[in-house]
Amino acid sequence: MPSSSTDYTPQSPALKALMSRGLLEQASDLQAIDQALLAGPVTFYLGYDPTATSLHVGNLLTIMAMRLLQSHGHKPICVVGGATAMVGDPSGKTEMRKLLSREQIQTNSQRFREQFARFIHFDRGVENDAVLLNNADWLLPLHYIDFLRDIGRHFTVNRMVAMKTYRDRLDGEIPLSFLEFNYQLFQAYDFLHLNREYGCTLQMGGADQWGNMIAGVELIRRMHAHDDQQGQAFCLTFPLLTTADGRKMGKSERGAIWLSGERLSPFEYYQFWVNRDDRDVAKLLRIYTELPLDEIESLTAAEGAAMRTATRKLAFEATRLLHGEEAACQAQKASEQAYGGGGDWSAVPEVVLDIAEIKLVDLLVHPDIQAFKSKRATRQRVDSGAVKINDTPIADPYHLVTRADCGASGLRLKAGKKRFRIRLSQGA
RNA sequence: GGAUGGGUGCCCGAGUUGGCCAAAGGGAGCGGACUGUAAAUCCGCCGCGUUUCGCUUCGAAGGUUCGAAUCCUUCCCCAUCCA
Repeated sequence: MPSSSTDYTPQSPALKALMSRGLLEQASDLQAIDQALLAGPVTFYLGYDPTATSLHVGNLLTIMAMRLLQSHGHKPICVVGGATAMVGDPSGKTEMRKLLSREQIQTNSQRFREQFARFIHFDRGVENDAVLLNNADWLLPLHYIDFLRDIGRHFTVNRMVAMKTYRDRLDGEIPLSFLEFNYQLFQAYDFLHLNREYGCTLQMGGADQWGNMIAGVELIRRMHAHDDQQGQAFCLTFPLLTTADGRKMGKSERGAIWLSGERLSPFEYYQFWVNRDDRDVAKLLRIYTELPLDEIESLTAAEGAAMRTATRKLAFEATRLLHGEEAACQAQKASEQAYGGGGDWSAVPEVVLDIAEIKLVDLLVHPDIQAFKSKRATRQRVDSGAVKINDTPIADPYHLVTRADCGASGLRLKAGKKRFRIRLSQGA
């Protein structure tokens, strides 16, 4: 039975930290986990879906948790769900099954690894270096009959059906495909495999993973029912983060907040954090920064406009962790000067266009700019005064922009909240 | 395989006695005002196009009609029940 995280006082520094940072939702056996973490280095794992080319802020909470545990001497395994991605996750409703090639998964995994490496170490040559694995390596070679005989026998449908994730589906008469039903076995098998090959005893994941993770815990226990020394396995879940206005954290409609600097510049990343709701800042500081708790408390004790200090700290620290000190400083400086009215555009990347002159609408819709999504929308935005060139509002969508508008540092184009620095270079 | 109910714009969801439908309403998003680069609130936009008009949309393809998201045919997909 899941232990509640509220009424237990942890002994191990790792669990203590995890709990005080607000990273723990529920755990299979909190005391035993605590003991294990106290007794010595624990190898733990988290799974990631490699269907995207970059991780995003939604994944960041789990990465911070890995970082925290690793800093306490424990060993992370990042498992990329190559096999599962090859089948396609059926839980998304209208989601087409994306069949990814091995190469794509390979590339994505590589990218993930680079991003993980910002937060956890892989190659330090020490015991608790993190490891990145692909579950396709052990899931794909499985034979159905063997799998059923060796693994399937340890699962009873009765029990699976009793689990909340499945029961909700059944009670709600929401179709549950056999494939989906099997996911639990695969994930449980992952855990078993890691337990055998790497001595992994702890799985962590989002709250929605609970059923799958507990299945792994039980599988390991059953497989080792007769040897006394083995069979220790645990899982714990992280809270599902929502914003103060009740939405899921990190994924705006407009696009995910990518960790990849290529997909989202440090400046934009900083902007994401600095624009958080006041009510969320304390929680976010605990999770996404490593500031001491008492500092966080005093920072967020402020009210009103003074909250900006805390929010700015959050943005800076979060950006620093991902993109480094220098980039964070730059982003902060650019952000403050830009929005504070100063006008330092130096952090805004310069876009060079091989054009001598261009109409404003066309410029705003240009593939390299894409300030708005269509000319029609652009015209409307221009009408409502959303566009400024070199700090001068332009109301005419067909205003001709020429090289004369480019100063020494280029043309400063402001389109709503977005800003661009543009240089028009004469056509060849 | 059989029966029934469905497939509407980013999402949810009206609309099916054919025109007043580029399609109600809500959410998200975007722009503006107000602010603290926040929240709340208010205003505007929210298919595309230099636009008192034109073009392309309501699962797909055909058809009926002066005119179809709305009617007919075939097909595809989804859900529920039966086998």
